[in-house]
Amino acid sequence: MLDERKLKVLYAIIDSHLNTAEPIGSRTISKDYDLGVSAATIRNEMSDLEDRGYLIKPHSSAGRIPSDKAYRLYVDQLLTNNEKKELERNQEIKEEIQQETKQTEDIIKNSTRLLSQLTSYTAIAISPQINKLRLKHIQLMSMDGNNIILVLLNSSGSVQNNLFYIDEKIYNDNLFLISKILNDEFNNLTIDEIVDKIKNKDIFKIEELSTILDYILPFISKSLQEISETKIYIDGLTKILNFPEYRDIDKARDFMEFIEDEKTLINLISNMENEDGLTISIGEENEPIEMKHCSIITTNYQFTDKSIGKIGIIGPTRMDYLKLINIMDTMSDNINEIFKILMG
Amino acid sequence: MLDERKLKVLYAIIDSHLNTAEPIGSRTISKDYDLGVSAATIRNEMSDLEDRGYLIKPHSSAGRIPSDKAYRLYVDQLLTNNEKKELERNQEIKEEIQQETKQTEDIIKNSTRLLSQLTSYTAIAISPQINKLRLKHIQLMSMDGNNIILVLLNSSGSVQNNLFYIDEKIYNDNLFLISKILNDEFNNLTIDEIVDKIKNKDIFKIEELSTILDYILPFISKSLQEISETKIYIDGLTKILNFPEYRDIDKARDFMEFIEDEKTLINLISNMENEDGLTISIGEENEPIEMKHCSIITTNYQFTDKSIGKIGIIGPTRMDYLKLINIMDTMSDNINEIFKILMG
DNA sequence: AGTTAGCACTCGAAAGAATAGAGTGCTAAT
DNA sequence: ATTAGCACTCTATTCTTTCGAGTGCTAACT
Repeated sequence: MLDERKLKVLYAIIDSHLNTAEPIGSRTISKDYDLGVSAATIRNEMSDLEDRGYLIKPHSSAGRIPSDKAYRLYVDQLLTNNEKKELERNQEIKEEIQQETKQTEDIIKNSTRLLSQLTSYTAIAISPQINKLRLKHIQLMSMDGNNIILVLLNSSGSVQNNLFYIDEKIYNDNLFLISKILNDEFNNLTIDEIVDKIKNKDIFKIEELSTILDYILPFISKSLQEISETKIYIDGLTKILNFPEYRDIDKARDFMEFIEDEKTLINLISNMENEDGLTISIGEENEPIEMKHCSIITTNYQFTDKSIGKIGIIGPTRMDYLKLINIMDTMSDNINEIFKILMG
Repeated sequence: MLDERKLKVLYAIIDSHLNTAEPIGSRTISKDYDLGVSAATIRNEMSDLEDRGYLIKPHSSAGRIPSDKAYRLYVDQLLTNNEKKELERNQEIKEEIQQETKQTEDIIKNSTRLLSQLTSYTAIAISPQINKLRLKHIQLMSMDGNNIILVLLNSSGSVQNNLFYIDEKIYNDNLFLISKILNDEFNNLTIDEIVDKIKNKDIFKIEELSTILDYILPFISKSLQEISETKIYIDGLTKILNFPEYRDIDKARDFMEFIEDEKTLINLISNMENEDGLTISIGEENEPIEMKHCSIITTNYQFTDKSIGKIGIIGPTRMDYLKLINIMDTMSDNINEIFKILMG
C-alpha cells in the first residue's frame, strides 16, 4: 500500500495532468500543491511511485504521467468513498431528455445527445432491450393479406412495428381474431418467453384457426426477434478531436472507425459488467486495441428495477473521473425516473 | 471558350491532380500525357488557363491545381456527354441494399452504407418523405384508452407508428370504427392533404362518433406531422480523414461537426435542386463555409416517378467525378427498381 | 507566328545545427 | 529524513542551409 504522502503526490499529479495533458514535474507539484515538502522530496516519492508502476516517464528527462494503475487506484477510491453530490439541474435535465416524447427509444437518443454535450465526450447508449420487457399488446393487420404488419406495445410503453410477407393470404378479420388470441396467450410475457413458447409449440389449439396459426406463428417469432435486435446510439463522435491525445490524425481515425463499427461496439458495451450500476474500464483493461488508451464509463438504466440498457461515455484515460461519475449517476437517475413516471 | 488544346491540358491537369493531390507542373503533363507539344508550350497554355481562372498556383514557383471553375467546366461536359456505362454489379448491389428488409427506411439506410463503401466518401441520405406518399392504411389502437397508437402504412410499403396521449379515454371498439372511417376518407391521399383536410374540417359527420372525432382529429394531425419529419442518414463520416486535404485536424473537425449537425445538413441537402436527377455542387458553389472546399453530389430516388428523397456523397472538390457519377446513377437506379418491385 | 530549348530565378519542403529549458538523479549538507 | 545544489539528459523550438521542382522569360528554330 501507498503511505499517505505518496497518495497525496500521486493524486496531485493526476489532478495536474488532468488540466494540462502534459507530463508533470516535481517542481510543478511543490509549487501548485501545498504538500509541505520540497521538490526534491517529491522527486524521491515520484521515483518510488514510478518503481511501483503508478507513474510513467515518457522519456528520461521529462516529467511523469499517471499510469492506468494509478487511475484504477484513484477511481476505486472515488467509488468507495462515493461522495456523490447531486447535480443541481435535475429538472432541466429531465426536460431536456424527455422533450415531448413518450417513446423510450427517443428518450435514450436524447439522453445520449445530452450526455455528450454535458461531458464533451463521445457518448453511447444501447437501446432498451425490449426482449426483456413484458408484452402489453400485440396487433396484426394487413392491407392485402400478404404483407402483414405486426405492432407491439411493451411494458415500457414503447411501440415497435415490423413488416413481413406471407405467401398465403390472411385477411384482417382473421388477423384480428389471431391478435386477440395472442394477446391472451402472451400477455405479460417477455419476448424471449414468447419466442420460446412458439418454438415449443406450447400453445392453445382453437379448431378453426389452428391451421392459420401453425402457418403464421413462425413468421411472428422471426418478426419478434428482428424487433428485439439491440440498437446503439452514438453522439459527439468528433468530441475526441478536442483532446490533445488525439491530435494525431491516424490515432483519431482508428478511434472513430472503431466507434463507427456498430457491431463490435455493441458487443463491447453489452459485455461490460454493471452490477453496481456504474462501471469504469480504464486503458489496458479494455479488450480492443483501439481502446487501450481510452476509458469507458457506463451505467445501466432500469425499468421496474430490471436493467434494460446502458449509457456511457468514451474518451482518453485522462478524464475528470469525479465529475463524470457524478454526471453519469445523475443521468441514469433521471432516465430511470422518467421511465417510472411514464409507467404511472 | 477554350480551344481544344487548352481543354486537353486542363483535363490532363485535372486527371493528374486527381491521383496525386499535388500541384501539377508542365513537365509532368508533357511526360505523362501525349499531347504532342513540349513542356514549354504547355507552360504557356497553363499560364493562359490561370489568367482565365481555371488554374490556381498555391505559390509562385509551384505547379497548378484546378479551380472550382475548372471542375465545373469538366463536370458540365461530363453531364452533357453523359457517357454512362452500366456498372456490372447491379444484382449484387440490389441484394446488398435490400438484404431481407422490405421497409423503405432500411433500404435507404443500407444504400447509404453501401454508397460510402463503394465510393470511400462520406455518404448521406434523406429519408423517404412520407408526407408525399399516399396513405394505404391507417389504424388506431390502444391498451388503456389514454395512450393511443397510430399505425400508418403508406404507398411505398413502409410502416410508421406514433404514440400519443389523450385525456379522454377512447377504447378499441371505437378506435377501430374510427380507423375504418379514416381509411375511407383518407385512402390514397398524401399526409399533407390529410393534414389540410383535418385543418379545414372538411370531413364527414357520422352522428354517434362526431364528438369523439372532433376530439381526436387534432391529435392525429399532430401525430401525422411528427411521423413525416425528415430524417437523415450518414455513413462513413471518418472517410474524410483519408484525404490528404483533411490531414489538418482542425479542418477535419470543422467538416465533421458540420456533418454531425443534422438540422443544417438536412436543410442543405433538401435544398439542392435535382431536376435532372443528379446534381453536383462544387466548392464555392456551396453556401456553408464549411463546405467551400467540398463537392456534394446528390441524386434523388423515386417512387411512382415522384422524387421522395435524396442520397449523396460529400468530399473534397478533387473527386473522380466520372466514376462517382456512374456509381451514383447506378445506386439511384437500383433503389428505384427495388421500390418498384416492392410495390408489385 | 507558333513552338521549343535554355537558363536564371523563386519558393517551399526537408534536412541539419544550434539553443533553450524543463526535468531528473545524485551528492553532500542540514 | 529532508533539502539545496548542480551536472546531465533529452525534447522542442528556432534558425540555417540545401535541394529541387517549377515557373517565366528570351532567343533561336520551324
